[in-house]
Amino acid sequence: MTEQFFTLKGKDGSARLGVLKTERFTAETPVFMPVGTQATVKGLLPKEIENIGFNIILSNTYHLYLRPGHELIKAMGGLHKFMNWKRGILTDSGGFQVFSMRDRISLSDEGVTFRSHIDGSKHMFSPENVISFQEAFGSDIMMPIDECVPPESSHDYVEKSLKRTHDWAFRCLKAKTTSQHLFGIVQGGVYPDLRKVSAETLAEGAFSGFSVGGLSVGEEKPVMYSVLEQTTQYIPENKPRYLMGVGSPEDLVEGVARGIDMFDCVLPTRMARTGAMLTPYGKLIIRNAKHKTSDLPVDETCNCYTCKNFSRAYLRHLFLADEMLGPELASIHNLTFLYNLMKNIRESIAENRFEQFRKEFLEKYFSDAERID
RNA sequence: GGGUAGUUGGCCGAGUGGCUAAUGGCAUCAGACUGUAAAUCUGACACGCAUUGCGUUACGGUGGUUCGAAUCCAUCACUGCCCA
Repeated sequence: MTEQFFTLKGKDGSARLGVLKTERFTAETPVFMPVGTQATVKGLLPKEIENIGFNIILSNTYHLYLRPGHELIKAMGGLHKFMNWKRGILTDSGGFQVFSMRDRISLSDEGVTFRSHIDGSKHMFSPENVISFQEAFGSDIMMPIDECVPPESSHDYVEKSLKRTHDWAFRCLKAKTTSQHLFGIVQGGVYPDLRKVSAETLAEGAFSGFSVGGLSVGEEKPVMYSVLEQTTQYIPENKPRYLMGVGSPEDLVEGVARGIDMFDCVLPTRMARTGAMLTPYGKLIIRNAKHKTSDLPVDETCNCYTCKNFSRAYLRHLFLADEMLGPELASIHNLTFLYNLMKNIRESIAENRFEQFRKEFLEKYFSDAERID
């Protein structure tokens, strides 16, 4: 508790350079965090994630509470020990499942009641419960339970939902009994006035940082970017800002441009499992017939294990043969790609040339995909 | 040699007179994926045009029955199984 959790080291326009620090880990920001919902980043060994360079990953309260259960994880020595990940873990609360499983929940001021997707049983996620679950996990950063609303929600509905989400956030703060960090989650749908209210309301709480939730849930990109910049400007400068669930390469760049420090996303690992690989020239679908006899690596500029050792032809073969090594190698690559992207972003901010980096990166990323070939 | 079952689109395999250019599955091709109910999902898959649609060729070969055949009959070829 003595050392500062977040230090803002510099700015380049709205882009920020900083450091997140706890007893377990240090992460330079802007940072991307891989997602390991079920206490595993799908397809990868903890060692592989460490080797890429990641210092913090995500996991999920809803899923781990249902299986194997927070008590079991606590009895096994906490989530870090259980999954053999020694660096940082941020746990999401189940707020996203309020959105993604909205046909399986009921909401009340008390909290969210889920009908388990595993066996149909009912489970109350109150702010107090969610904190006790995450304290049982021992995650480094906890999220309050919130309502992530669909983008088409009316202003009226979002306004009411927001009051409850704020109430829940403060109840979480009150319920907290450990030194684990707790963020507030700014909501407000696609309505800038509500985003402002949300950011300003939460700013009064003793949160370690602030998440921006409810974006990239189906709204148009220009809407997302616009809502984002009309949100971050009301979040306190000295606290980290975390854009939840965002992680396409272009969104990471655009998020940093709007003052975001932290990101997480399933996209790189999910895309990897379905054979879509990230490159500086856009997405490469490794199953495509045009890679059949290609001796090239997926990305010649990439330093990852996959690109250093395997051809496109081999990776394509693995995917067509449905071999598990395919998704693993692709996951290593996609996560490395995002790791390197964030590293390059940080360097460009440190050297005060982020705008130039942003322009060049996006230009190349959206350039004629033929250049991949 | 005798008997018997069969031959369907790249493969396997439904279909036994019109609703069938032909169910499924696989393979192939293309696409999607953003706080993970996703190693998942979607679309294409005879050929040629075209805006719905139209035309052509197709269920081993040939010939026939019928208004109409992948479906019925004859015959030839090939394959499996059984008996010699």
